Amino acid sequence: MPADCAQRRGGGGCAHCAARPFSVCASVPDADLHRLDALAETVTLAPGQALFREGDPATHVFNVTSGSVRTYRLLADGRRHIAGFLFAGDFIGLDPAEAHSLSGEAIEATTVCRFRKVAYRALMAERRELEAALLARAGDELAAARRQMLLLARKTAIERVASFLLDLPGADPLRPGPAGLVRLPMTRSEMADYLGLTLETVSRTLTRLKRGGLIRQVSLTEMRVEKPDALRMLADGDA
Amino acid sequence: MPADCAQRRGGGGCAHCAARPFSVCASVPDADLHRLDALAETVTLAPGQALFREGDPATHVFNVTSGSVRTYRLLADGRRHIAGFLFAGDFIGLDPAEAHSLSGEAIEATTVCRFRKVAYRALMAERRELEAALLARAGDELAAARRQMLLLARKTAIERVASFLLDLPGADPLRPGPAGLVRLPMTRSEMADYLGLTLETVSRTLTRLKRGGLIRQVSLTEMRVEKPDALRMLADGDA
DNA sequence: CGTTCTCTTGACCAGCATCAAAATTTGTGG
DNA sequence: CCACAAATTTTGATGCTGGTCAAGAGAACG
Repeated sequence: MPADCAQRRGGGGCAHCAARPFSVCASVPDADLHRLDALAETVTLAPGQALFREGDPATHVFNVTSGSVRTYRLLADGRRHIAGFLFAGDFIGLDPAEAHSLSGEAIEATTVCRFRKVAYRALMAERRELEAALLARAGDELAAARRQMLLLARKTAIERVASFLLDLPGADPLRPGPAGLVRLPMTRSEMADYLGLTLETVSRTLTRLKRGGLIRQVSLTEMRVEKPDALRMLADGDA
Repeated sequence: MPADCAQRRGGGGCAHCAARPFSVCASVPDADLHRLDALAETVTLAPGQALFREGDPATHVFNVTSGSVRTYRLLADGRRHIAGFLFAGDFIGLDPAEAHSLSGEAIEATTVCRFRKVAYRALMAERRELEAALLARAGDELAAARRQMLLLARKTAIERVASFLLDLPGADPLRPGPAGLVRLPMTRSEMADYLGLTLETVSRTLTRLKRGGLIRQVSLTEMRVEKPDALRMLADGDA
């Protein structure tokens, strides 16, 4: 990571962080925020820029504060699997392994908050609410991973795309923005590598959903969910 | 769960537990084993018997001590996804959710060690090595889930089956039994529901691996890995 | 305003699913 | 221990979903 992308911030950063309400940092009480502030570095990433690479020593943990990140692995012959998309409030670094097992890159202009792992661990040992919050995150992530495995193992293309649209922040009332409006900052190819499909199938499937009136394309990167209940049924295989 | 399947054990159970060396209990020092013993109940399960069902309140955590367990979810139309197979030493209960998101059933004659969740949490708060061990488990499980997602999203049938054979305990030198001998207590249909295939494809693929001399069928439920390196290449897509 | 990248759509194809039946194993009762 | 019934596995024939290959239509960017 280029040195010019990370800088120590001025005081009071965490107190004004837009992502705090829905991040693990919410577990740190306001009175102790200076402890976080002392450890936090802000990293600014341009579209496509790498945050870490598979195999790199995992010296930091991260919190996404704005924009979006993709994490992925490649097979030897170039097949790609995108493990996840991360948005404001999402935490990276639950895996205690010494080396990153995934690469992480910004999809669009993105800022993340970075902490040295050793310092963060020390803070965790002291502020046990933070540790509890991370354990809860780990549980959530495990549950999400199981839903994704079910999707990949047993759902059809249209069920996968429907599930994907509903999983993105946009339906989530905690997050900013109008409900039902889903932003898709990633390419069709990235959706495909996340859903175990090809980009052509993703494109055709989105067209099918539009034709069926379940969603409406607002712009290339924005979809409006017109029939949330029908989409949910599809996603859950209750069709 | 029938009451007659769970009984408080006699003294010294944990000290003689065959699964302890490769379970989270290993993090509890011998001197404190009586604390575990005081909380542990042994549950004996017949083949096919349920340990817990999706939706049940998750009042306990479990450690498999012998035999094997399958965890799974169903879609509305009956499609099944097996989330995982659990063997001696494996822990169930990392997910902090109030209700089980999966069903768990014994595949064969199985024993598990059961703890009330609240009591276990209390022990965790006190014995932080145990908490650390569980966090490490959560990390491992997350890493395993990511490997499985890569498998389901991007690997071919033969790569999936090769990966599966190598993931089963049998190659693991920590576990008992001759290395390279893989026991398959689950049916072809269960393997299929775990690997995102059909039972016919699993059967055909095993036949292919046998024909290629990569594995040898010792019995219906046992395979010997004849060419571990070639199988590993296949599994990793380095073919 | 042209170059490039992404998305959409079409034609064709392949890997795996489905349907079907035979072979093998397992379980049960006599 | 054997014979029969049930379940599982294997193998074969055929089909379909989604992949591959290809071309054209928008967007994005310099």
